[in-house]
Amino acid sequence: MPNDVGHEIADALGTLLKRSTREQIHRRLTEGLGEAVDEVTYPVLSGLARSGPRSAAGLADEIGLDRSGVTRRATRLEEAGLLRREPDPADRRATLLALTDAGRAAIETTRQRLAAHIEDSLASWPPGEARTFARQLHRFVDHGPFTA
Amino acid sequence: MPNDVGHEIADALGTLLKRSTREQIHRRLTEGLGEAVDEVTYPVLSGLARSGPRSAAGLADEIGLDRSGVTRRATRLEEAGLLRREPDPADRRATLLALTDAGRAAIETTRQRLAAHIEDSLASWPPGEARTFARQLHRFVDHGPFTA
DNA sequence: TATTGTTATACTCTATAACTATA
DNA sequence: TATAGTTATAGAGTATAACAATA
Repeated sequence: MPNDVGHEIADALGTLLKRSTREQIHRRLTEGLGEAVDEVTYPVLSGLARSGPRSAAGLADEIGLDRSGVTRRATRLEEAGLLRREPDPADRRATLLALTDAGRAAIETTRQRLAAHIEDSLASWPPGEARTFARQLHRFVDHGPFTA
Repeated sequence: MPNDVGHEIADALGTLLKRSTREQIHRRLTEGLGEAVDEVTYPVLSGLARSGPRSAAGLADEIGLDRSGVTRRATRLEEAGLLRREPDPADRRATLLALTDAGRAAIETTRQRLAAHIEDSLASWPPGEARTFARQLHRFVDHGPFTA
C-alpha cells in the first residue's frame, strides 16, 4: 500500500477535526433551536436519541464526559423542556434522562439538516460512487484506528 | 440518491466528531512529545507546518481562534523550544511564528503516527479500494458541506 | 485610522472532591 | 463497600477589551 494513502486520509481527518470545522458544523446544525441547544448540549441530545432513556453515569461513558458534566448539561436541557428526569424503576439510586417530544424534534431537525448538507455536496457524484463511499466511511470509522 | 447515504455519512461523521474520539486521537498522536504538545497546542504546530512561518493573526484565522489565543499557545510552545518568534521583515508590527527543528520533529512524529494508525486499519482492504476511498474522502472534505 | 502582538479581565466548561441515598 | 446524582470548588482555556507600536 502506498504511504500516500495514509497521509491523504490523515490530512482529510485533520481538516475534519479542526476547531473551525467542528464549530461550523455545530453552529449550522443547532441554529434556531433555542439557546439550550449548542455544541455543549448537543451530544447529550444525540446520545439519548441513539440509546433511549439512560442514566447520567451511562451517558457519561458514551460521550466521554464526567457524571457531573452530564448532570449540568442535562439540567440546561431540562430547563428548556427538551429533556426530563425519571426515576429508574430498576435502580432507585439512578435517574433516567429521557428526551421529551420537543427534544426528539430538535434532534430530528439536526439529523435531517446534516444529512441534507451532505447529500447536497454529493449531488454531483455518481450515485453508485456516493453509496460506496458512504459504506466505506462507515466501515472506516466503526472499525477504524481510533474506535476499534 | 437514497436518503440513507446522507444519514449513513452523517452517523459516521457524528462518531468522528465525538469528544471521546477526538481526545483519543490527540492523546495517541501527542503521547510522549512533552507537556507542551497537547490537544490545545497541536493545531498551532500543525498549522505552522502546513503554511510555514506566519503571524499570530494569520494563524488565528486558519485554526479558528482569536489572536490572543494563538499568542498564549505560541508562548507555551516557545518555552518548550518547539517554536520561535521572529520579527517580520515585511511588517514591523508583526511577529512571525516559526517552528524550530524540535517543533518540526514533533509534528513529523504525529504525522507519521496518524498515517501509520490509518494504514494499519486499512491493511485488510483491497489496495485499490483503499486508494479510491482516500481520494474520495479528500474530495468530500475539501469540497464538502462544511468547508466549501 | 487600522492592524499588529500582548496582557488583564470576565466568562464558560471541566474534573475533582465532597455529600446523601440506595445497591 | 460501591455506585447513583448532585453541588461547590479550583483549574484551564476562551473571547473581549484594552494598550503601545507600526502601517
